[in-house]
Amino acid sequence: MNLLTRQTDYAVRALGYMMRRPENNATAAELTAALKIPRPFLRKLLQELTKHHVLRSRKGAGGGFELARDPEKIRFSELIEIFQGPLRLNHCTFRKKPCPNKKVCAMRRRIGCIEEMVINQLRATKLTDLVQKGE
Amino acid sequence: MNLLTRQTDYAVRALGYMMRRPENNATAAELTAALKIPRPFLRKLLQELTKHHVLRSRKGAGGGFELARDPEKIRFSELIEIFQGPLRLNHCTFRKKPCPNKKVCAMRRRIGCIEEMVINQLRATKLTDLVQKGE
DNA sequence: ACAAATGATACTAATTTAGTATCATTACGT
DNA sequence: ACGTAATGATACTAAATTAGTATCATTTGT
Ligand code: FES
Ligand code: FES
Repeated sequence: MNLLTRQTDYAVRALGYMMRRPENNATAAELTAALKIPRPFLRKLLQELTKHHVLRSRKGAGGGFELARDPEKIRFSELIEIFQGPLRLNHCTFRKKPCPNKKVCAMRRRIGCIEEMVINQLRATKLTDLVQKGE
Repeated sequence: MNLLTRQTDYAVRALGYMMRRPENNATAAELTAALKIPRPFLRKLLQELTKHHVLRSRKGAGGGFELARDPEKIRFSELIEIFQGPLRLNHCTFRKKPCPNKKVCAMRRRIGCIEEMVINQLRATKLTDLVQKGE
């Protein structure tokens, strides 16, 4: 049971690296070298972040990626959603689609409550909370 | 992202069913019919619960499974651990095994804190909290 | 002996996650 | 204009995890 997939974890590292640079930017090549993440995988993930407007990119020579916003405004929850879909701990596995029982299901209520706590925490956590400032 | 796997979910249903019976017991055949879970899968999972002393079993004609303890004493956390391994949301994916960085890693600290909340909730939740009494 | 139950174990299938490969497009510098 | 350095898009393969099946052995009540 793991809260993060590798992609999300890598994304945090990459964003953290950029956050510590004066211009909040980097190229895929730089990040590959610095973080030792397989390059094509990293690139895919950076593109995904760009699509979701967490990064901005510039093509061509001298191009690269930069944070699209203040790191204080990048939520952990947002990153997880990008790579892992909506924040739900709570799917009902029974009888496929919408479970008729869902409203009265005691288990769902319990998990729903835990879910809510987790989501609140994740929303409250910003990129700046995930990375050491120093070094 | 899902807190439970199907096995855990099924296990809760099966245990819940037994909990509502006067003798806290049932056979695999009964449970299959009542819960519509694939039988061999269910059987495997019941055996697992027996191994971990959540259930007791009796072989042979007239045999079956029964709760090994008071449902108040069966924790949600325990069930999850049986089917999904130790409760950790927190593996470090970097550089394989024990991460030298782990102690200072801001992200791990954050997740660790969330993890702790979740685990506390799961430990506090008993089988009786997961199942409707009535019906 | 037979039937009804679980125990043990090994296998297959489906799904999700991780990672690779390729080619198209854009922009800078000469 | 051209070459090079970058990202965009897309399709594919591989590995890991989860779900599910199949089979045979063992025990127990009648
Ligand atoms: S049985 Fe579907 S939500 Fe609990
Ligand atoms: S880098 Fe290993 S724990 Fe954060």
